[in-house]
Amino acid sequence: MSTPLSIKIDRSSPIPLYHQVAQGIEGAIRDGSLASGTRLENEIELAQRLRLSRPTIRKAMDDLVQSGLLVRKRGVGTQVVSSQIRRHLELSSLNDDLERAGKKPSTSLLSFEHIPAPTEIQELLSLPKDVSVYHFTRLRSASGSPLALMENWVRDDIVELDEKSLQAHGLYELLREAGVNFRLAQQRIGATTADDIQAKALDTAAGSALVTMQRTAVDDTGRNVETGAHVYRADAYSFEMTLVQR
Amino acid sequence: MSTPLSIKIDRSSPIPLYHQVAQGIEGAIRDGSLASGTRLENEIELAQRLRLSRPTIRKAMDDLVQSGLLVRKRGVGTQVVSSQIRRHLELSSLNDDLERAGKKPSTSLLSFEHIPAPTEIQELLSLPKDVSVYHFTRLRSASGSPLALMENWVRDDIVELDEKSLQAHGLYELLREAGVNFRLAQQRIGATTADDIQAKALDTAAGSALVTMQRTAVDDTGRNVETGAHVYRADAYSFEMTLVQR
DNA sequence: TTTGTCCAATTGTCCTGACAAAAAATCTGT
DNA sequence: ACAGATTTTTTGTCAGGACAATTGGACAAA
Repeated sequence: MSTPLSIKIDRSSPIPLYHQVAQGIEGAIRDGSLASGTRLENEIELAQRLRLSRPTIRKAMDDLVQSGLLVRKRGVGTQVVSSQIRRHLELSSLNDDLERAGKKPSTSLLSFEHIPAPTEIQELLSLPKDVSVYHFTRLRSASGSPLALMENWVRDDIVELDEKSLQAHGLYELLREAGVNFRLAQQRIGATTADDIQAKALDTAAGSALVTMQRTAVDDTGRNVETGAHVYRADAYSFEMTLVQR
Repeated sequence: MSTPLSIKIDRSSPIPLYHQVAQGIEGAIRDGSLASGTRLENEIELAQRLRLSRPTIRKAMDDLVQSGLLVRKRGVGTQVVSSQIRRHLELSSLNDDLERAGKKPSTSLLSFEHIPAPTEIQELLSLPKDVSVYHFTRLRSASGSPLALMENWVRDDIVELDEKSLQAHGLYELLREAGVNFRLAQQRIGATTADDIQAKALDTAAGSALVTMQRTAVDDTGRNVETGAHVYRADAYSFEMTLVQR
């Protein structure tokens, strides 16, 4: 049942060929021209048709298998699994998420200080002794209603932060602009009930459910750049993800 | 700074060479002989020393980069990021998790029925009209104290379930034994507060915080095998994961 | 009808080789 | 001593080929 699948390859483009292929296939899946369950052309045929080598095709498919869009089976072929995969829970900020979702995020800075790292934070960030941290709390709202209360610590030897920029921009945005390339993050999601202070800030009742999230983010040089503890109104936010068996 | 790194390769083993390499490196990282931040031998040298080709080495390293153990940088080399990565939030059951953690999970079956699928479930599982489902709720305890309340729906055309086997075994265990190969799952994590029934079952106070999780699992043939809604005592459970930037 | 065997299709693994691109280290001219 | 250019090191991308392993179907035998 091999579907034709027309993909344009631009050999003069700086973006790698395998990635062009992956994008092409992903696009076809997302816009519905490759329905869930469809079997793809086999690798060799596709390679010949696009005038690419089989390893290149395989690399493209590998990536899509990783992200859960395709399933391969030896002796059988490659199938589209689902067209409704939410992209793997990414290393993104709440700000990014909201903007993508078309909401209008706004932030108010509740506190800001530049202090020597408390021992707990020093350990979490594996800080050298002479490095201090920025410590601040922010309230993030979407379309006017409060959504999250965020407390963060950021080491001060990477970027200079001040009240003004934090009001206007997302933290991850600022860090990326400063040349930080995030590589991975350790994250823990749980639940709690709102205490009086949290309830007031989030405009909800004391005792209402909150989603908690702690995260420590690492950049490409291995430094722990940032750690934070966030709470979200449970009625307004939840974490979605797609798990892929490897 | 290339560390020697001794890895044994067994060419007669059925396990792929690249995987042997990956296991070797991962082992060295986890047992501390490759400390965080260490730079590895470069690919070509390692390939020559192990008498393997560079693509094989690269494939091994790719996998480790994916799981967040290594970071590569063109012109620089490959570094160990962290030795304390929790393996990527896996497609595992609570039962598996607890057994790995050395707890003694026990399950009590609170209800069990074999019914035509409600339309909502029928949609979630993309069921054909003639397929019914098993619907059951279980209470999972660890080391004696109640931990999670789990409600599940399983299509009935894959495996035959009954009360006895669900008492004795984990759901995923049963499904895997029936030949189901899970490939991916869509998951949503949030929070809520305990109502009277939940509180009683979980031996906690009404209004206390609970972590909620909904999951739909897909097997390698693209079938949605199972969907469920679980709640966990927030003081006893949270979700940990490592996010990797790709 | 059932069981077993073989064959074709397809992905999985592994190899060799080549050049490109980025980063770091080194050299050179001032 | 410094700035800029050059070289070296290292990973990234791509090609082509070979054989192995698994699956599913067709066919033959019981």
